[in-house]
Amino acid sequence: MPSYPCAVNEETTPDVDDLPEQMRIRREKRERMLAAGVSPYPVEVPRTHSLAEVRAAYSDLPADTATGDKVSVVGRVMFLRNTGKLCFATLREGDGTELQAMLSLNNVGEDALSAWKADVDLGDHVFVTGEVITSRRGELSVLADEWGMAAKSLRPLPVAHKPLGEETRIRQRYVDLIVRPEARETVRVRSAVVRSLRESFHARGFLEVETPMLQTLHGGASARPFVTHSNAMSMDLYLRIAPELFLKRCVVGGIDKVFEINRNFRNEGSDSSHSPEFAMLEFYEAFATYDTNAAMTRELIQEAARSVFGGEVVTLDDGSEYDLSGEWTTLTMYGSLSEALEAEVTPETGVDELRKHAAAVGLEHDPALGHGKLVEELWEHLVGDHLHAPTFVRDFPVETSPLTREHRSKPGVAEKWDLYVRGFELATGYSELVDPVEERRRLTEQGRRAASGDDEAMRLDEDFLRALEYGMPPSGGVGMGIDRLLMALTGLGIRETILFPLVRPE
RNA sequence: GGGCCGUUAGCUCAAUUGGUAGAGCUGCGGACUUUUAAUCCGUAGGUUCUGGGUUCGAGCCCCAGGCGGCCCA
Repeated sequence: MPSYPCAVNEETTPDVDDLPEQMRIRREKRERMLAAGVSPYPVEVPRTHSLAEVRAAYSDLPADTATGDKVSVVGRVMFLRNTGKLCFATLREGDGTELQAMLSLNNVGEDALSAWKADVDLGDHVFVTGEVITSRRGELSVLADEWGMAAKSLRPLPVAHKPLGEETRIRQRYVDLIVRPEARETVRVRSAVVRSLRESFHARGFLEVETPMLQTLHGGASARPFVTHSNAMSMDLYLRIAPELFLKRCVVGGIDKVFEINRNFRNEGSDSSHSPEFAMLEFYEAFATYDTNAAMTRELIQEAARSVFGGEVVTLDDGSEYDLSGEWTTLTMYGSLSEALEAEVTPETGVDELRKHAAAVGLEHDPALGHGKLVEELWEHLVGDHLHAPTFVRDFPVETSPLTREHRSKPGVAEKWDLYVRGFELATGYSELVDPVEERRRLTEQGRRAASGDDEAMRLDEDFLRALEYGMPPSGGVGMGIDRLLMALTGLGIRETILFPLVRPE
């Protein structure tokens, strides 16, 4: 093999002799076509109709019909049956529509037929020009006068009738999309859900904005950030963990109804419901409260279910039904925890007593946890993990909700709710804290925690406080994970709802 | 971070007690002008994830590592 000192990369130009037989043979077919003066990758191919258009135009032909109509169609070869003088191929196009091509010795001639048998593999894109007919078995087909390669595939497709391994599905989503209709359907559903959300917001007079992903200070949530570096500014930057503080700046500025659908990044592990990068919806509305925005959140989800699935009872991946219709259950955190413990727990309950409860129910916990965190962990353990039907849980401990307004009448709790669906947290909503002095006090406390090593604590954001000092109207805000909304509506794991989840390189 | 399980042909998977690494589909050659996961005949395809070790002999046992999954924190 000749040596090319600069340009050759072993990864991208493997020695052909070292390839598995099936890949070597496909490359040889490509070479053979080139040598014969035929491009395996033409810039343009004849195409008068999509496969779907042909199907639509000839939906009810009886078997063994010749229409006399000529079309040119293109598709990926998903099925091949070559016999001596008659070849069949099933072509498929992007939306999954399939149409059969037939090549008969009488119509295409001996050279074209033998070229077809020699050059075409499963997975190739080909075009066929010919008459629309139905086969003796009634299959709608194009009977070729001519055929040609549209794009040669150099890799064999996985076996069509065995499920692809999970790792390959994720690492090579393009293959998953080719062979598994459900993978394409998930993409379609996700797009439709996001579209429905946007339409619901537009119908209510909300404006969509895009706020910084690169931030000099991360805030708006409790999570570890990814750190990156700006060469031009000679400073480290954070990938955002939430858009909250910028969306509130919008509300201060008079964008009274505002939403953003975009990516957040959290420097944490991944599992069946977490991903380091995930799509998030946040919306803020002046003069809303955690009561009104809970109702709106329910409407957004129900509208998405209706527009995408045609109803508010959805069918999940495992075949079970999930009912999102009507009003949803509402609990309070302290009330439902007290009920589960069969003992009164209030914001005044001491840490020692909470620890006894934790020990009694077998919940291991960090001894450094304060009242708020302990209450939340007990609640998740005893109540949250067991919630199946859509449920709002309200009135969280104040100390773990630094951006939330204290309850108007109940001391020690915040006007905050979490929405649980099928046992996981789907969304959270607040009556927003807008008092700049109280906000500064809470963020200063968060800053102290950060300084003492809590790397999930929020940083003091002076510019955000300055914005609040100009006066933010009373407002409600909501955050909802888009990936999790897809999980809720379909029953899929998060790595199926995300097209290209982060994976370690092979 | 801890524990358990997995990693074998292009794909999906076998391989008994440590004793020649197999099947189906796919591929290649052949027959077939109505197939639909066709059928029939023939045939090819392996760094058993990587590196060490034990052994006459390792896919299998031991050690370290990679990647993945599940459970826990």
